[in-house]
Amino acid sequence: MTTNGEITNGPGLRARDCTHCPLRKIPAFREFCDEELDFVSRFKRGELTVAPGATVLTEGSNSPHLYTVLEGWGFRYKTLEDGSRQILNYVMPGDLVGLQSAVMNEMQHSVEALKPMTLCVFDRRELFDLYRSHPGLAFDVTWLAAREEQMLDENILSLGRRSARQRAAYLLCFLNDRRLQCGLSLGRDGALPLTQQHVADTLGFSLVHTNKTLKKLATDQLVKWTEDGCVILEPEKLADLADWQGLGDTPRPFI
Amino acid sequence: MTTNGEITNGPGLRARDCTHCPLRKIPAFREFCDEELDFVSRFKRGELTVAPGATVLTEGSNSPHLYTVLEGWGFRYKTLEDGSRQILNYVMPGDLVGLQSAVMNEMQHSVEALKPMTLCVFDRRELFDLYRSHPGLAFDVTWLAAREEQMLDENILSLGRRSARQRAAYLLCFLNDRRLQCGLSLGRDGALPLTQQHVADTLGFSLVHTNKTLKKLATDQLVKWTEDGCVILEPEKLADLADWQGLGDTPRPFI
DNA sequence: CGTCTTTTTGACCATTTTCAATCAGTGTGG
DNA sequence: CCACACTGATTGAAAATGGTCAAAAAGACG
Repeated sequence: MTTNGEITNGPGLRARDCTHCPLRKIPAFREFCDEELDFVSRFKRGELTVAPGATVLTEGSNSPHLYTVLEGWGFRYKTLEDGSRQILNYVMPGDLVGLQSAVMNEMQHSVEALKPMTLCVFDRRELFDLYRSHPGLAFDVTWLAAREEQMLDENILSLGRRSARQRAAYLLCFLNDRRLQCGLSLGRDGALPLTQQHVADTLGFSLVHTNKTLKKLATDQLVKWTEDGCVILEPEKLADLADWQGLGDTPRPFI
Repeated sequence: MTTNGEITNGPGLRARDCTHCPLRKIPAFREFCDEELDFVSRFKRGELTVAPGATVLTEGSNSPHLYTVLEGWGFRYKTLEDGSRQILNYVMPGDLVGLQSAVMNEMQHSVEALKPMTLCVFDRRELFDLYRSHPGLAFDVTWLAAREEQMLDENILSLGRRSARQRAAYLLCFLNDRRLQCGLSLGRDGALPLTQQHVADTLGFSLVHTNKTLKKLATDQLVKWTEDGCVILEPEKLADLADWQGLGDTPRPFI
């Protein structure tokens, strides 16, 4: 459950070249100029692969690395003394992981993989070089931080003001929209590979109450629960139910 | 209630020179080098003063400005279709306001003043110049964004996993610590000038339940409610109750 | 076939909301 | 000075929402 992944950068397991980065093909992401691409390639130290359920980063640690998600997905969470876990947000391809520890001193949350993840590894000590030599990329890092802030704001609105049904609806179509945007491959039927425990830990509800809420959404044919996780049947109706506007469609940067 | 403030930059109402910025005297803030100070001085367009209850920025708007809080305090919030309001976080001296609209396209939340506020006004179109010419300051902007993210994470943990009593305790000592750190002047007895409605809108509770929760904290001599707002009597006991570690003490940047 | 994880259900209890007043303090106009 | 309106704090009672406990069902897997 808590085994860390492995950084591959040997001659045999050569990390992918940024020129052929699969994210560059996805329309939602903005293009690099050649020079930037070149810099990021040199900035990249290797790749980290993490198995489902394994920890990418731990609260309280002081990682020397900064990551970008290349494949797979995971979640950020915090735990309270009594052991209860709160999921803060999910991370998907193109998202930065570990910016807090890179900019400030230490991680205040943990990150765990939901599906097999591949992350590009950067050395956090070189982040300042990036700021010095590539203001455009530095701006992009800030852009990503501002976007994360926006998502957290929306999550707080949800936790504070939406009913159980609305909250679940919001979460599911939010995740669905995000995974569509970043071209994330999912389970067989396009299911979000979550357990109801994950949903409960995100929404701030007990597992039992979460189950009853999801069951109602399933009875109303808005979602379906399969072995692979949650299948979204009616994204528009869910968005409507939750009073949610959807993600913006401005092309987003990534590093 | 929704009247905007006024930007003062005439010869009579000359905006303060950054050299004499009162924030520079506060130990929690990091020092500028001369050249940075010089740049920020030129970057600054003027000052905005806002009366309590007035709106600084509105959700959905596309402000041409980016601000730093110089004096006073306010809060960021979002509203749902049904009119319910969720306070996302509070802004105090040294905090950036409007970064989202400066970096992305439009504000996804509103900002309102709690006490008379003064904000330094910057032109958001020049933010990229800052990134180009002053990587150190650019890094500081990212630092501030990461710090906001950290605060939001903690707030989400609170909303999702803390009991009413813990949540209230957390909020009050969080605000108390922040105002001490940034040297914010408060009401007569050092009261946080909040109404219970503000607390309710932050914690995600109804006003009635918030009142009952706060009343119990008052009965236990942990806080006191006065005409000026909330006086914190036992910050340590509150932090203990909420299982909260306090703010870090690394010197923080500001622009 | 047993073991494990995850979903599902029912019964009962605790928390929180809503509704409906009341109370206390402030400020205003007469 | 007092009546009046207004804002914010306080209270009680009923109703709704969500949590806890305990157990069963349903798949997944070796």
